[in-house]
Amino acid sequence: MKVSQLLGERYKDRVADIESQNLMTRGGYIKQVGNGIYSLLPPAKRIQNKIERILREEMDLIDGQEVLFPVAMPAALWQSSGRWDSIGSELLRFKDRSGADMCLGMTHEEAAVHMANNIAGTYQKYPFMIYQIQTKFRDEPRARGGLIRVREFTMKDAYSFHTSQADLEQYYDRCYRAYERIYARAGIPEVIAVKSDSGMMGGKVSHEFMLLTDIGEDTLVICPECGYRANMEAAECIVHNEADAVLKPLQSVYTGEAKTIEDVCLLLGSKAEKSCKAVVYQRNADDSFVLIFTRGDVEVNETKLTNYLKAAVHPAVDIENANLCAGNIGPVELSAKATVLFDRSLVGATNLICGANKEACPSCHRHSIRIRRGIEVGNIFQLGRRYTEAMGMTYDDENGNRVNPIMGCYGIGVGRLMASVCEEKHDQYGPIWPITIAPWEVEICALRCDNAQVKAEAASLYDALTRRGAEVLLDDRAVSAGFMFSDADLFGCPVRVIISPKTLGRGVIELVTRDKSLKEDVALADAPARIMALIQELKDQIWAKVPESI
RNA sequence: CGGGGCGUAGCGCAGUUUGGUAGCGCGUUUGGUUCGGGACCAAAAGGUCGUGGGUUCAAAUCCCGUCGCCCCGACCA
Repeated sequence: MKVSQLLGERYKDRVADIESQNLMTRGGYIKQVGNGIYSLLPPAKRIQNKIERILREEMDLIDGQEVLFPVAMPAALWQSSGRWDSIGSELLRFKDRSGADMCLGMTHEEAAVHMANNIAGTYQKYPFMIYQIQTKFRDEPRARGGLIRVREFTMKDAYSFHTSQADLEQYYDRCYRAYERIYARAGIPEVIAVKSDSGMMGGKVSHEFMLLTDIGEDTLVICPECGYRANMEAAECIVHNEADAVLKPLQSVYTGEAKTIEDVCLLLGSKAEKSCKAVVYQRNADDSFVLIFTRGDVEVNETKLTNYLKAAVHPAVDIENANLCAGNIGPVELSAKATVLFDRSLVGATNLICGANKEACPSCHRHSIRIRRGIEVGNIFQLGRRYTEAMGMTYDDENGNRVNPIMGCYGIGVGRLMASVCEEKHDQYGPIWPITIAPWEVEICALRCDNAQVKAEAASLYDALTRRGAEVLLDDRAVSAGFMFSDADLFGCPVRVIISPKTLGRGVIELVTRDKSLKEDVALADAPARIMALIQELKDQIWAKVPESI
């Protein structure tokens, strides 16, 4: 692909606070059509295709069979499970021309059971798993963050059917491992699994796969001592803990390294950084502190805040013995282990920061709990018989009895995964795509393309690499070096080749990686082989972190 | 669904308080000079000011309705 022909333009100016949204908009990956509704431009569609390919390979590896369910479904199907009535307005409903109730699929348990019903009537067919990659629509009350939370999105959803709980659990573990492989192959092996709340899906056991990041929408409870990890929504034990009094009303939590107030403001929300004022309660004994801060335009009622803190009784903070160092303050160094709890319901945009971690782990009871934010990039559920019972799906077991099969379901949002990788892998100039999902593996920057020799050598290298199977983007525009490099940073291709009159004068091309870990000159004649070797090297680095399949 | 904000050129914005027939930056087109981190000069194109109605000699500007988008909550696989 030549940049001169590529559809889409790049923008210099910042457009959003969330970095993946900012970079993917600026880089010409996504364009908003409506609230929570986006079109994907060629670079994003290429990334999505690659993610989908990984998903298909991994689902096939655990014996999945790809199918396709409908987007629009009759109400009767959803009534058969009872969810037509139990789900709220996030299920988009409408009437067809005959006046019949219809809805757009937001998840496909009903469709999966409908498909499997009557074609798996004997125990000999079990277990099996069917999956699809398809558009979902969920009429979210509030979309935000580019592709992080949208109303229409592409999702891989899988449904497994079993004849025993033990069989389901065994398959659940295989799928759990497949998910670990998927995130590792997509370049974010950092994703962790946490216990989750099953919500409207029903069922008992479920896990969410989380990418830890400060912009995440979920609050996680993590114990580094014993490995306990759970979504705050599902951390039932902690509810009975002393800390509950504080944790419950606090909506958002941030734990981080040493930060100034300005840093924290930036993390909390964008516009606070310039006009922030704060009230600090400091305990001299152990350096812990409570810090309330607000946007500059919010009036702070110190009496009210003090009373609130006394009422909230955070076990880590002894307000009675704390000093009030009030006023408008400048940058304040927070301690390296500060947990930041902030509460928007208090006084307008007021936030509460506490300077210690003293909550007890619900599992090992040590006072080691960490609170982190995460983006949910996938989830898996053990559903049980909730749907097969409601919809009357049965099979004949070994004894000739009619029994309802047991189900599991497994989802990954493709666009959210793409945005999450961008969120995790970027610098100030643009995304740094892992080579396994990069829109192109190599970008050739042909500086001074008006120079005939540059043009010819670039075209020749492009052909040589393409013939060897590489995915190559060639920037053949007659633009300045800075302009071209800035665009290249936004494309985020892991390997970059620079050809210019300068390099050709030395008989070389310049080879660099997007993450700046490598920069070398390569003789023209050796270039194709060296570049292909580098591509393989980068792929091997990704694969080194992929666990074995089970 | 509550609270706040915003719709003016492809993008980002000013102009609205005090009505007078639309402007700036970036981008785009053309010509010239530049050339390794978003170059410079010159010329040019591009907008029924979200939309419907009202007031007025005159509306981007004032009034009423309506649609859309953003942020903060509520909610949420």
